[in-house]
Amino acid sequence: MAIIRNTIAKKAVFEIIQSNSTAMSQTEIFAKVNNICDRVTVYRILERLVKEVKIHKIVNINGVINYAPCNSCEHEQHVHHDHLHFSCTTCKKLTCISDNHIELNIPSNY
Amino acid sequence: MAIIRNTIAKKAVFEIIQSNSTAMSQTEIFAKVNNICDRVTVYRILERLVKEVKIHKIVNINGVINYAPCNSCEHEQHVHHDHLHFSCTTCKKLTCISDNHIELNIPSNY
DNA sequence: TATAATTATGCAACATTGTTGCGTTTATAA
DNA sequence: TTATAAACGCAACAATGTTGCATAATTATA
Repeated sequence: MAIIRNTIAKKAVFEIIQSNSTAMSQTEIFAKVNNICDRVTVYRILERLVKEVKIHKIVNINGVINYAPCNSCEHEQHVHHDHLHFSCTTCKKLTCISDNHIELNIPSNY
Repeated sequence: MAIIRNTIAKKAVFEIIQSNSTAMSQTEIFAKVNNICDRVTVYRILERLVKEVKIHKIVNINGVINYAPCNSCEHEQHVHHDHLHFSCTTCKKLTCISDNHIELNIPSNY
């Protein structure tokens, strides 16, 4: 039964992610916190926010891990967790795409 | 007008990628070359093979860059370059999926 | 065949990104 | 206000990828 604390740094990180239109990497986020906290702390905060389902983790086209706010979670029903993201091939920015249901032929044995 | 050389190391790397059923990371490939060449050389070979369109680069669910053979290129028509890959959520392995055409609502301004 | 040109390699050093351990600080419940 | 667990900073490390430069290998050409 872990007690969740809402520290200054955590609030700042969450604010940054939420106020940005596209998903951000740890590096970008850290650049914006303006030395409120350590580099390691940002990693740990991101980890916690993901676990608390307040943000989610997306990998963009380069393999860089990005974080985006998890809007649907405010409704207390954790749907929409697997939706699509649009990744610009030049600027690499990630944008959420309205849900589409896609049918695929998944390889057997899975 | 660069002259393309087919060195022993390059052949070995290509062989490894082609003979594997799933896409492989640089680390996995390097582990298989058995010290035929340096770690850096593998990076450079992969870079060249991608440029020569003999293999392609895919990012898997963790953000790890993987390389897979580019089968369609043998037919001299570079289609099928954007097809889907199936990424196992547990073992992270990547497998090619038969082409599916998907329609998406791409964000405006792109 | 000998030599020049250029491609490919090895090695060392560096950069970036992410992780871990541990002692200290801070937030929260009582 | 105090005890306790959560969060933090710092240092050190690990993994992955990049760059510079001298050397080796291959190909062109004289």
